[in-house]
Amino acid sequence: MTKPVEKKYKFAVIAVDPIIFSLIDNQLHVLLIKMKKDPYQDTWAAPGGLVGGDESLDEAVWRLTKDNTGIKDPHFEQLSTFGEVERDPFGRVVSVAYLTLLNADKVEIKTTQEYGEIRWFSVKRLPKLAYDHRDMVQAAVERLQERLLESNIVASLLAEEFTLTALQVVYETILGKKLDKRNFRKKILSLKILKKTGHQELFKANRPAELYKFVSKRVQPVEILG
Amino acid sequence: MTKPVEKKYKFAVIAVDPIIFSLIDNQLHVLLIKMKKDPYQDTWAAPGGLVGGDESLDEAVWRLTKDNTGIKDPHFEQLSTFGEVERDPFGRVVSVAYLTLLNADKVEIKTTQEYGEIRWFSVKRLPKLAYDHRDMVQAAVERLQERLLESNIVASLLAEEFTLTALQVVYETILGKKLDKRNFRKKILSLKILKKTGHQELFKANRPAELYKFVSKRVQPVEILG
DNA sequence: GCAAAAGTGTTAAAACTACACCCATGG
DNA sequence: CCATGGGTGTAGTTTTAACACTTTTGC
Repeated sequence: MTKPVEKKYKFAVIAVDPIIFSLIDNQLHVLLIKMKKDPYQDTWAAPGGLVGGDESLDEAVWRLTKDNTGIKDPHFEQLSTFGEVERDPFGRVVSVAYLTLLNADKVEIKTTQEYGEIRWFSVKRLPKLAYDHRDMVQAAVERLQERLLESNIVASLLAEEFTLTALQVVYETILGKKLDKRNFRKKILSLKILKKTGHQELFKANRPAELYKFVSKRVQPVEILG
Repeated sequence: MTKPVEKKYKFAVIAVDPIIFSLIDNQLHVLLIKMKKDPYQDTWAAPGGLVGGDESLDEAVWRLTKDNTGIKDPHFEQLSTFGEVERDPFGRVVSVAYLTLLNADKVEIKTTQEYGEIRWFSVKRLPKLAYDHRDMVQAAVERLQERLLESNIVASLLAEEFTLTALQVVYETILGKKLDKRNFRKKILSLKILKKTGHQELFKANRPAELYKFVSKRVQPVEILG
């Protein structure tokens, strides 16, 4: 993800690192690539890379995400910038971490020549990560939990239509704690950010669940839970 | 604050920009320096600068703050990173903005050869600012308001001992709205982050006020107001 | 004794928490 | 008819919001 740079140099290299989350099997997962080059050969890392001279940070994170994973135009939020001197053994690289949450079923993960492998990992069972990417993932999980409570960021994770139970499970999984069913429903419906589709989830061995959708999938501030 | 860089270059220059707030005459002020060099000659800007090859971002913001303003080791929080391609007319400079709040009376602002002038400006009456520093100040004000509600960041602004009314005025000024005196006192005292010093503010033409101090001035999360 | 800011308590409304049973379907 | 998850209401508690008068001092 980086190229050699002289340490003494006053110029640095700017990287961006997308921390891409999804839920798989009711576990929060993060998308990582296996690096081919030394000294991190065969080590997993966020699918980031260097920022081009003629692109903004936002443009770079979209481009790299598309090139490295095939995922197009997710909603990114800037997380934090990592600038310890020794964070990259090749030289001075400052990296701006970004965060997104998306539906793993809706994206097809693409492998590239540059990276050997690309895979979702449960955040509870991360492999050894290159650079300070473990810190990045850690910080991203915490930020994601905060964002869950103050925005409708989950909208980008869920299918177009979903049951309230499915929504609750997402919250429980990411927050790592159980929520009360009745209180959750009362609260989320009072926010007027969902509407019934009129459809039902059928063909299951139980009472069919009402399907809901977000009034707007645009990520915006909402006080979700207190 | 920047040096010429070729645009095509893949390397960029990293800058840090401290957004330094204080309260003066019951108005939120930000510390700015007047630039000497083209193309921003005589334009005001945050007292930032370039990050050295052998220092972290955090180290750089402390060094530059000390060199440019004389202020030593304030509590900085990373705000956001600004990386639009054209944000600096000299070339590609990515800047990491930092935020701090301090007591203007306790620091002596130092002028340097490099910058013509250094001054506090009310955030309500900002001059024309260099680069995207107006956006930075704007973002910093919003973040500061959030931090006021979820941490004891005000501790770094106040004198060692202060009255509850003084504390309330700080909140009102930064948040830009009036608060109820009784409710404010009830809430802030219930948090157990203050303790009475036993001293009083005397020699005023009114009933003397009790003086309080923070149990810990270390900035840490606290749910202040809901 | 007057001006000025400090200090203090109650009530109503809203938000949150805990909790248990009936319902609609597939098999 | 049974197993499964869906759906619903209420009561107790806590938190917030609104609001006005008495106290202590300097002059």
